[in-house]
Amino acid sequence: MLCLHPYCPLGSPVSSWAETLDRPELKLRPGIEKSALLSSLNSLFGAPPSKPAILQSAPTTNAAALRRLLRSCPCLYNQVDLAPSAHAIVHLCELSVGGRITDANVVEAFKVQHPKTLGWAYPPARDFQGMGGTIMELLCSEVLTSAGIPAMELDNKNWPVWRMPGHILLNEGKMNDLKALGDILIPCAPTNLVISVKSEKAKERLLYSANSIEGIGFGFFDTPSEFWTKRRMQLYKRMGFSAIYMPDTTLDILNLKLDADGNRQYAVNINGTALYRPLTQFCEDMHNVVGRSAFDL
DNA sequence: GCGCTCCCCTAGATTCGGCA
DNA sequence: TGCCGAATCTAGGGGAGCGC
Repeated sequence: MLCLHPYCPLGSPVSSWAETLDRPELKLRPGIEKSALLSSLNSLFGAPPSKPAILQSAPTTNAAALRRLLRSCPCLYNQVDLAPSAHAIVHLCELSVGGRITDANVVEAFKVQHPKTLGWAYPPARDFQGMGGTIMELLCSEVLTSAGIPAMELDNKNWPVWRMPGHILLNEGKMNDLKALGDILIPCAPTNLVISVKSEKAKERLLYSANSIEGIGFGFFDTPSEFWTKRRMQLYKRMGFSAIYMPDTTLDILNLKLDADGNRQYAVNINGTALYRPLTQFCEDMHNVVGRSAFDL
């Protein structure tokens, strides 16, 4: 995730706060306000994130400018006395795992921000106040981006600018109207794939999130019993799921139970391939189908 | 006890009108 | 034109309850 904090531990395309404030996405008017903000940033935030977090006051009282600054510099949530955004949580997870989030380390990244573990290298200054689901969606989006399938940009009317390979976040911009269908859209033929992202519990929400459109489940599921009944597998397929990705530990227990009960034959999707798969296989599978045939999933 | 469904609460996102 | 704040809408998490 791009961070314009000049002291971001993962590296930054800018070397000073002056360069950060010159970036067009900050939309700052030249003049007194910009000068004051630069002065404040240089005096209060002239160092990298730290552990424990530092609780400085916000560098500006202009809420809109502050919002854009924090969005562009998520490292600041380690240094400003404000509740972090979901984007910031994902970036701080990146800092904790020491690099970009991939399908190989996304479970580790998930655990970093989990309330029971909290393995921050650079903790947020305040607790996250929002919905955990947004963090899960952004973790999945980061995995795709790291695999060369980035999120599509929004145009000035908030519609996604289609490009391939790429993915669309269904909770941003005008596509938010379609959020009921899922969380992330992967362009595919003959029908697009819709990813439904969940945290640790699938419950009935995952089941009914597919809406009979070809769907993919992506989650940090920790309860294999939610997946191992014959009826549940039949329902997942009937609702349109082609694959459900989960942590290795959960999948191992699930597969042992399926074998013990003689139910392996039900854990196969409409294409004749595995319905349940490890998260570490996610990127390879998405590469195989993005912009191509969903029948190869 | 297990599997499943329903419901409430919370908080983010969006919209809209007023204002500088 | 851009910003701000209030109102409204919406989805997800968590837990309660039901049937077997």
